[in-house]
Order: sequence, then structure tokens, then C-alpha cells
Amino acid sequence: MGESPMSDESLQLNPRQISPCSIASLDAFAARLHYHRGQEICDDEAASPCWFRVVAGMARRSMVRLSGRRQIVGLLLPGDFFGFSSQSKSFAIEAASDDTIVRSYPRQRLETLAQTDPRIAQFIRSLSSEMISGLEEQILILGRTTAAKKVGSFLVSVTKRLTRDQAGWILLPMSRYDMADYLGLSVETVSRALSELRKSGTIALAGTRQFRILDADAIEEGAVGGSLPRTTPGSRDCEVTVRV
Amino acid sequence: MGESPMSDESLQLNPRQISPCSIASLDAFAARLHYHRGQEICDDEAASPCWFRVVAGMARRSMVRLSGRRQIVGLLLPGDFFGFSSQSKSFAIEAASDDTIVRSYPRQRLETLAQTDPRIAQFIRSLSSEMISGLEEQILILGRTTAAKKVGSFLVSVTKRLTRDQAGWILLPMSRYDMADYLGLSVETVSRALSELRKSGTIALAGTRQFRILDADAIEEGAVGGSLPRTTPGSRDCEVTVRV
DNA sequence: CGTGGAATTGAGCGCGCTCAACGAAGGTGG
DNA sequence: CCACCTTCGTTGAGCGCGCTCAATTCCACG
Repeated sequence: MGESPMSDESLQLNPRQISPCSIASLDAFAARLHYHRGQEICDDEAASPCWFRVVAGMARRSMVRLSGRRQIVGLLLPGDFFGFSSQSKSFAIEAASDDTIVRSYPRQRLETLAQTDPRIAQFIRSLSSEMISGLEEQILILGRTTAAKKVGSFLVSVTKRLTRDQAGWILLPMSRYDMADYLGLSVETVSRALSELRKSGTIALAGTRQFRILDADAIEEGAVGGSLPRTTPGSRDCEVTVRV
Repeated sequence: MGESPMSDESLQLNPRQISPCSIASLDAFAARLHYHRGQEICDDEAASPCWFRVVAGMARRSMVRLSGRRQIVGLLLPGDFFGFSSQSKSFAIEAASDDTIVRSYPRQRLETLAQTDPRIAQFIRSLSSEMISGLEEQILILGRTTAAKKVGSFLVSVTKRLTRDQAGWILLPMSRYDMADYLGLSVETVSRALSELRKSGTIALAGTRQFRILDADAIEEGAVGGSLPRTTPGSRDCEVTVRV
């Protein structure tokens, strides 16, 4: 569970169009924190006086219901920020893997800095935009019909955000329980869906934490541009697997 | 399906802390558009040269998969903006009810305006923040276990965003099909869940489009602050309905 | 080597989807 | 005016998927 190559200390964000030189000054007053699996990073994200950035490992934004069921509303991978959506609900942030490294930036200082440096303000806007995209993608994943499609879409989403090793494998920095709580499934169903995807040749598994996508088209089932009026109830979910 | 009292032409946003006087100047160059049910407002939200604001009625942000299934990733009620999350996926926006009125603001003009007027920039930030909150709430709704809880949470969410009439009823500006595609359920299941909630005294229905919440606690099943480690598979979903 | 958590697999069952029928409401044209 | 049609909404019957409970294996760690 070491640091992946892309998640080093410098503020190199994945494919973001921000000039790193203007942001690198932020790390001057950023504490560097180290957490182990399950440790709480911040009790109430909305009330935190800091913004955070995941450097290595993984964190999860979660909420526990009275029923005891835990809902994970976000997985934070290296490069992701959190704590800057002020008026959101009260979510707890925990480290999901050992050796999770997080940098914290004092909120007050960044907000004043954003008022003078327009590049900082632009950077904050891009963070919000990226968070919106991530949440929309999560909604699309949660809206899939079957468990295999949910798990498959999730793996595709993770593939786009993590780097492969030299053999092409991607390391999942989370447990099956995390996946289950993120997807709204049970652990057993997640495990069964992974086995099903492996047997059908859609993905490949190496151990329990490494995978690779073999047939992305079989998962995506893309989208057609137009908008059907959806007046015929029988037309839904006919499950064709046509390539576009 | 007329305009609700709160959704008049002036830019009064629900409980937002923005001074309306600084934003009212935006309506000077905003076209006012009128749509009927099912009509397409904007084919590709990300590529649109305009931002939009719903004045009356309702719009839906949707995507149609190859299977024919339609996924609604957002319901846009009076006061909601859309079109400003630039790098999001390509979603189609349609009017979901007759007499939907939308104002459109040229994107280029607002962005240049935001560079000179910090209040406009602050307003845009609050829009992003609000959108993030809405998406997180939708994720929480989609993550509920049973259909009745999904429908109930959805009604609670709608109640917070719409106004009651003098008798305390809330008018649903959408069909059962829209609710089903929003919640990832079938129309029949939505209908059954509504009947179940009505029979149990949780909600009251007047006709097919009016409702009111009678027992919000029975739906919410709130959240406890702490974070269980969730290492015991048996502790999930024990379905207690304790009041806090 | 023993231990405990993680992961997988199987058996049984309940919830939600599918298919179907029916009723209500609105529109159109005779 | 009523006959006819379409769309929406509700309810029932049957079934498949995912949850629950349980057993087993795997693996990291002391």
C-alpha cells in the first residue's frame, strides 16, 4: 500500500490545466499527516477549519445510519481534495488504507489568498467542478441495474483515476466492505459480481487487490445522445449489448 | 402546473445568503424561454453557451443508455441553475412539466462579469456548493435499501425545496415515470411504495400529484455521528426505528 | 504454528422487476 | 353528447436477483 508514482508530494494534479507553479506555494503552510487504516481524519467535514488533499493511500467520506448500515458517499484517491464544500452535510472522513498521507491547508488562509490571486480562485473553481463530475459519475454508477454492472462501472471509474504498474495491473486500495458500502451492495454480492466478471472474461484478477479491465465495452453499455420520451414502459432495460 | 408563489421572476433564491440586488442585474440580458412537457431545453449541457435558471415548472437532467433505460441524474426545480458545470458529462435537459419557464444567461458574459464583480464570483461559488449538496443528497437517497425508503427520502427532499399551498399540500411537478427513473426503480414499485407509505400513515396523498409528510422520523432513520468500523457483517441493516 | 479478519462460495428467501389487466382522466372527432 | 383513443396510475401474479445466514478457504501477522 505504498505511494503510487503519481501521488508524490508535489502538487501535480492528474490532467488538470492548472499551472503547478502557482499552486506549489500552498504546500508552504500545509501540515503533512499520516494515518492508518480506519483512523478518523476529520470528524465533521463541514466544520473542519482545514482543507485536505490526499497524497497517498485512500480516504472515504462516510455516514452511518441508525440501522447500523454505513453509506460511503465518496472515495478520495491521491490528488483528491476534501473539506472545501462548506455547506455540505456532516460526513466523517476516515483513512481506508494503511499509510494514508494527507496534507491539510488552513481554510482561512486559502480563502484570503484566493481573493488576491486569481489563479488560486480558478484552482478552487476547478476543484468544485471536478467534485461535481465525480458525484455525477457516482450517481450513474449507483443507478445501474445489476450488481455486476455496478461493480464493473466502479472498476472502470477507478481505472481512470489510478495508475497501472508496469505489468498493467491496478491496485485497489480498499476492501470489499468499502466497495459494498460505496455501491450499496452486500459484501457477498460484490464478491460474486467480481467472480462473474472474471469468469466472463470482462476483467482479470490477480489476488484480491489487483485487477485490470479486459472488455470495457461489455461494462459500459454507453449512452445514446438523444432522449426517448419514455412513454412505453416495455422499452426499458431490454439489455442489448450493441457496440456503438 | 402553474408557477408556485416563490418562483416569480425576481432572482430570489431560497435560503441563500446572496444579496439579490447584486444579482438582479443579471436578468437584464437573460432570455425568457417557455417549454412544454418533454420538450428539450438543451441537447448537451456541457456544450451549451448559456447558463440556465428554472423559473417555474421543472426540468430534468437525463441520460439514455443503450438498453433504452433512462437515468435521471438531477431534477431541476424553480431556483435551480444548470449549464454552469462545464466539464461534466453530456446530459440532456428537458422540461418535465408543462409551462416550464427558464431564463438563459450567456456564459461568456457571466464569466467576464465574475472577473470584475466579486459578488458575482461569490454567487457562482455558492451555486457550485449548492449543486454539490444536491448531488450528495441524491447519492444518499439512491443508497437507501428499500424502495419505500427511497421514495420517502425523495419526498422529504422535495418537501425541503418546494412550497406548500395554504392547506399544507405539496404539488409534485413530475410523473411517476420521472420519479422511477430518478430513483432507479420501476414505475410499479414507485406506485406500490407510495401506497405503502400512505397506508402506514407516513405520508398523505391527495390525488396523484399532491402529498404531505406526516411522519418524517419514520422515513429518515437519521445518522449517528460516530463511525462504526463495520467489521461485523451481521450488524448491517438491523432496521431499528429508534427516535433520536 | 495458531489466530483473526478478509474473501469466497453455497442454500434459502424476500423484495423489486416483469408481464398483465384494469380504472381514471384528458383529447379528438363523429 | 358519446365513442374512441392515449397516457397515466394502480394493483395482482410470477419470478429472478440480491440479501441473509452459514461454512470454508486464504492470507497477514504475532
